[in-house]
Amino acid sequence: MIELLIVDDHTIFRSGLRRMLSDEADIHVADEASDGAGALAKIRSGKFDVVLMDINMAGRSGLDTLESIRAERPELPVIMLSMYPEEQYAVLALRARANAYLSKDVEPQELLTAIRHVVGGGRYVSPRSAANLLMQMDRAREGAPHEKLTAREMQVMMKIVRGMSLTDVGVQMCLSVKTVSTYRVRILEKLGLASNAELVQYAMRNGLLD
Amino acid sequence: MIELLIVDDHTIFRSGLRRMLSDEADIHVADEASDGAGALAKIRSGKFDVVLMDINMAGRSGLDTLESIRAERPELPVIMLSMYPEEQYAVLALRARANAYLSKDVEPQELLTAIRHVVGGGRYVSPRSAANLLMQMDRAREGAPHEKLTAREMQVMMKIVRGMSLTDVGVQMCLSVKTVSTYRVRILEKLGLASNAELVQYAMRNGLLD
DNA sequence: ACCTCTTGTAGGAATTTTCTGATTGCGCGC
DNA sequence: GCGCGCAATCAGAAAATTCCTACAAGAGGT
Repeated sequence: MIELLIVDDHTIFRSGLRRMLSDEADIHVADEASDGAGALAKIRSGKFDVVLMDINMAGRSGLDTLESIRAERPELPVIMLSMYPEEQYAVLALRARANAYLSKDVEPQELLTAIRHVVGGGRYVSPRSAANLLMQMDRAREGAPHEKLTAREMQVMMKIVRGMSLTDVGVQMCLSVKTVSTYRVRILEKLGLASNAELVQYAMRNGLLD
Repeated sequence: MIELLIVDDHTIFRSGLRRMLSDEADIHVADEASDGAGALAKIRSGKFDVVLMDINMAGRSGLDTLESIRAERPELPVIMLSMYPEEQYAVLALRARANAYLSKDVEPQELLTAIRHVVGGGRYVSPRSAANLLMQMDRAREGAPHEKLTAREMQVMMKIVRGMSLTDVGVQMCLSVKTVSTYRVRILEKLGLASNAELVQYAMRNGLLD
C-alpha cells in the first residue's frame, strides 16, 4: 500500500485528488496539508511513501518546501504539480530533485503511472512534456536570459513583477528585506535591466506574466 | 434537486467538485464536460438547472462558450470559475451574463451559497470582491481609464513606466519629488492599481508602451 | 589541495519613496 | 459672485529601498 501525502492550498483540488485516488487499491491518501509548513510537520512523522505537492502555493512556495524536504528526507519521492504549463518551473522542480513534474490537467491515468513510478525513488516525466522540457533545458543553456536565474531569484522576480513590495516578499519568504533586495539586484544584472519597470516589461514580453 | 453540469478541462478539478457537492442533499452533479463544445452538446439536452464552468479552458475559452450558451438558453444559470483572482475576468464574465463569478480557491461553503443563489436566475457576487468589481464596471463604461488622467499625470506616468525614478522625473520636469510622488498616487488611484509593477502592466496592455 | 565563482544570506548607512497634510488658483454651477 | 472641487504644487516625518559590503558553503576548474 502506497501511503500518500497531498499538499495543496486549494480545498477543491485536494478533494479531487483524494477522490480520484480512492479508486486505486494500492494507493492510500494518508493525509493532506494546505501549506508547506504543515507538510513538513507531517512528513516528519515519517509515515508517507510519496508526496504530491502543488508548486504554486501561497506563502511558502512548493519549491521552497521541496528543498526543505530534501534536506531532511533525501529519498522521499516527491511529485510536483503545477496549474500552469509554465515549463520554467518544471526545469526548476526537477533540478531541485523532484521525482516528477506534472501539469494539473494530466489525465488521472498518467498521475497514477507517475505515482507508482516514483515510489522507491524513480523519476517520471510525462512523455508529452518531455520533448518540451528538453527544449527548455536546451534553451536554458543559451536562450532567454531569465532561465539563468536560480530558483530563488525566479521566485522573487515573479513576486516583484506581480506588484508585491520587497518588504512583503521578504515576509512571505521569511527572508530579510536586504536579502530580497540583493536578489533583485542580481536579477536585474543577469537580465541586463535597470529598474523594476523594465523587469515587468521583460516579464510580460517573455510570457512570464498574464 | 438541483441538476448540475460541470465544465472544466482539468479532470482532477472536476472530481474535486463532484466530491465536494456529493455531500449536499439538494444538489446532483448530473454530468461533466471537458470542453466548451461538449458542454454545448450536453446543454442542448436541456436537463440541467445550473452550469459550473471554468473560465480558462484550453481551446475554446469559457467566455466564448458562455456566449454560445446565452445565445441558445438565455435563462440557464451559469457560474464561472477562475483560477486567478483577476477581477478583469470577473467583469468580462458578468458582462457576458454569467450569473456568478468565483475564484477556484473559494471555500466550499461559498460555492454552495452561489449555486443555490443562482438557481432560478439570480446573481451572486462574492462580498469580498463586490466593491472592487463595481469600480471596474464603472470604469468599463467610460472607456480607457487613462483617458481621465491630466496631461501632467500622463507625462509622469510615461516616465515612470519607462523605468525612470521619481527623483529623476522630478529633476527632468523641474518639480519636487514630492509632487511627482503625489501624481503617482493619483495615477494609481484613477486607474485602480496598487503598485508601479501593475502600472507597467497596465501601460503595456493598453498599448502605451512597447 | 587551492583558488575562484556562484548562491544564499544579511547589516548599516545613504537614498528614495510614501504618507499625511497644506496652499493656491481656476473654472463651474447656482 | 461665492463656494466647491479639482489640478498643481510642495513640506516634514516615516517607511521602504538601495548601496556597499561581507561571509559561508558548495561547485568547479587547474
